[in-house]
Amino acid sequence: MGKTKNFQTVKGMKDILPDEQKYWKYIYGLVDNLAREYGFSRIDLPLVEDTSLYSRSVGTSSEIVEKEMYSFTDKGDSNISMRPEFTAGIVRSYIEHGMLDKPQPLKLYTTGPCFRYDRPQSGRYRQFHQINFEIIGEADPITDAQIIQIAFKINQLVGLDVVMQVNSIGCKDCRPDYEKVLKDYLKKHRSKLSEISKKRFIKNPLRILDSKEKEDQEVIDNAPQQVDHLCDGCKNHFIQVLEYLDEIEVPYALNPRIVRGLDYYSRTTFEITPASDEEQGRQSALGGGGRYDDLVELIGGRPDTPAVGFASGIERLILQIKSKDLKVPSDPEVDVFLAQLGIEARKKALVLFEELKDAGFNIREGFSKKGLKNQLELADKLNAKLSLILGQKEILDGTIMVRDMEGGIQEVIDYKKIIPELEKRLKKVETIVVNDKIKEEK
RNA sequence: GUGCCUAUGGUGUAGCGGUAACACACGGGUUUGUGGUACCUGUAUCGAGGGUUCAACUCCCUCUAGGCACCCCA
Repeated sequence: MGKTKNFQTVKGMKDILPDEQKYWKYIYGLVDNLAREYGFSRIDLPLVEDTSLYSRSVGTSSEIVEKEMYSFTDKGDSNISMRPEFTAGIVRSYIEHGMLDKPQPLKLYTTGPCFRYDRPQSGRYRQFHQINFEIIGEADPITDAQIIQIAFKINQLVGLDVVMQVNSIGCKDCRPDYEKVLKDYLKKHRSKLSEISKKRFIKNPLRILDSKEKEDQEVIDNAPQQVDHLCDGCKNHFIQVLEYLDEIEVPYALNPRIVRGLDYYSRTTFEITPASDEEQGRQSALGGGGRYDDLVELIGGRPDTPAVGFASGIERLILQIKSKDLKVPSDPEVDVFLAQLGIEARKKALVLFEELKDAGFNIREGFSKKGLKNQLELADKLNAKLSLILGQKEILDGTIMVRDMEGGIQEVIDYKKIIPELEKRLKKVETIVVNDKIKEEK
């Protein structure tokens, strides 16, 4: 006997097993609902794009493009990459299909897998799933507020206590001024910075604000803040965003350290973090986003096409749901289990199954099983409320046996009256279940 | 990319230098008509390779895989 290779998921990839599906179904359902309520249309994009789309938008200095992309050359010598995020693709699609001739702003959303070649750990996979909302073609701060609101709502609806960390990083007019002020400040305190931050100083000093190195904290805390160096336009914009957020009661905290790792952001930036203190500090961002007024032009669209958006990580959302022991709706309970005995009964059961399914019962069967014992065992495992038993005897008599799985009481009824009988019995059971509170699942 | 930890049947664990135990799950049967609450039974070359030893699952090394934290981000 030769030894065969044991296959397993590729590093950083995860199977979403049947037991996990309820979380995904729940979240997708909730997102679709929100999208409909707030007027977002779904868009689905290819998993791959031109590599240059990402290097131009996300930015070559960002970690994502620098070392985390799944890039390869295809057989036609095109350089393509698995999408590491959605925004660039959505904007590409917006431009490619001339969506600017649609009523603006255009509200789009999508969900699906993204890929980043990173070292996996808790809540971080190489293939992970994002929820993504974008509003393109509107600069008004009320759209920022609405995007932040929806990002918040997703978390609120699943029962998570989150705070939106918001900031403004200015625009291409006022950011250079701030960067200069910041650089001057950092230069003075350079000796106190961590090694990593010293490197960041050369590449992208803004990111030092995002540093979690212990040595850096003091310097960061006393650093000049972007919000104090915004131009009038950016300042007004930011103030209005905050006012709108107050109005719709979205809990937020001003956080000058939210600078984001993608290059295309301008003005508003935000991250979603759990409200409790212990979870605040570390890599617990449930999502993030912001305004990107220059991106459309940057990748070849019409100049001055403003936009805002956010992305949320589904795996992290589910991780939170589980750690907080929050309930998600589970699959509908099994109403009826259909057991059969003998060749004739089998054939008849096949037909009966169709009828009952069409009548709307949630029904399971034991067609492939032989003994009644095995079938009732299955019925028990499936948690069926009732079992129907159809055997040789019942067929001859034109009857069928109904067994209440909870009490174990069974009764022979007229075969023709199955549907009304089942309805009657299930209704009784249902009221008990309702009073007995909704069944929870882990 | 850096650091630490782990590796025994499907799952969760036990074990000792002398060739593996338990629970659950799953499959089959005891009864060709009765489950949750009987009984029997099946399923592991102890991650891979090498070394120490009379002897290794148990000690050492290498590799591989997984996990966690950092970095970064979702």
